[in-house]
Amino acid sequence: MNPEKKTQRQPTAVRKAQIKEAVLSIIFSQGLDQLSTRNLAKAVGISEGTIFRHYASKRDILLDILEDVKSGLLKDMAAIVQKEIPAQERLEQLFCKHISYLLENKGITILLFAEVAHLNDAELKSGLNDILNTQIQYIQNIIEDGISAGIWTDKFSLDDIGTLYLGMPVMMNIRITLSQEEAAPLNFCKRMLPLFEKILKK
Amino acid sequence: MNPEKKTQRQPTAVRKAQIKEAVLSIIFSQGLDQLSTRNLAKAVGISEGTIFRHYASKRDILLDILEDVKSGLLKDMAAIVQKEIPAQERLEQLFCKHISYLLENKGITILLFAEVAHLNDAELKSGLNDILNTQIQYIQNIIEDGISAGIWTDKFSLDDIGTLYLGMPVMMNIRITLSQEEAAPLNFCKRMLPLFEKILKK
DNA sequence: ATTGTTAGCAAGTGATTACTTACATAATAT
DNA sequence: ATATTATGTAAGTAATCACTTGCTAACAAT
Repeated sequence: MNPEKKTQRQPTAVRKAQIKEAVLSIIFSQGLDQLSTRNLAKAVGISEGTIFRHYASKRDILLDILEDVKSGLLKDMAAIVQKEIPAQERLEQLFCKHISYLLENKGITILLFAEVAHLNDAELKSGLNDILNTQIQYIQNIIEDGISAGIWTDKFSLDDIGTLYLGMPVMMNIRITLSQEEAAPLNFCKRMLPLFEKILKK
Repeated sequence: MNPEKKTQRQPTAVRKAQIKEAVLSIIFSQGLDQLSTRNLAKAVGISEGTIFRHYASKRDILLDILEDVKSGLLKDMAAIVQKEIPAQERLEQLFCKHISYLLENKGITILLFAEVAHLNDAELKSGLNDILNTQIQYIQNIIEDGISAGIWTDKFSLDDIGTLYLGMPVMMNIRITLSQEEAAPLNFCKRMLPLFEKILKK
């Protein structure tokens, strides 16, 4: 009658993926303080104890998600930076990839900022620092190329430009989290890019 | 020998101010998850029960801090918007006031973002939404004046410019929280302003 | 077939949380 | 002086947290 009543036994790789997905889903739709191991287990459809078969601690789950960002988003961004196309096109691809990744993984930014806020965990903190610095480094690489190619100005600090850049995806997340509208900023990347490019123009 | 050993009885207005100050201090220097009523009481130097003499709940303390932002920062910003000086000067004053307020109240931004992250409280959430929208409104007012005066371009959406603007203070806070360096961004306002103004130029 | 390993659950664990209760004393009003 | 109110504390409370324990059954290797 109900073939899905009993939990199916699954290999740890599958369960880990389910757990990480449930973490992001709970954070985005219910908020961080609903992310208890109890709720997490219920969302995956397993018992609380089973979570600890696959992860040694709740913290380990978050660290694993950070690794996914590094091997997912950051790898994609690195590939764009190294493309043999004009700096302007790379900038657009980089920014739009960045934005679409955040929209597809809506809990990620909140999770990262929660760690900024709680900040008592040195390893999580430095993991986040790595991610932000790597992203800034990628934009700076592209901008340096644009300056060398003579299309962009060199009168601003690359660090400040990086700060301004990162503010855009961060603000997008804050606003969709506050409004909880999923659909709105689909064209966010195309809308914001002209503003950012104007700063770079000679 | 030790005249400060026993806690002095204080009027509720004084205690409320001490409690709010301790909240921001704990958040900035120890992180959000150290903000328990136990730690809070210890920081103020009173017993845990006394906190609940002055505030009905922990949540009420946070709501009171939100009110302080409204009657402090937002009032100051409103006064700047209404000044009879060129839009360019008002923009600089508004932005630098915004930045210095955040540097003087270092726990504020983390507290606000924690609420974005936890977001299960409708009243806190809408209080934060009010603050962000008011700030965006103020910049938009100044920019509209600059456009009317013919010094700035009207080719970008005011909403998008507002998003870009707010990203700057937000990123500043993220970076000082991650690096925990207090001194660094004293000139943040003066450094970032030229980048932002370039977008507005005709 | 036997054995070892992996994935599962129910029912705990102690620690911590925000908050309450009962009672005491200081300040104020009458 | 006396009564009232405001501020204080110590010692609770029930609920929740991340995590553990003891046991079972599914699966894989030999």
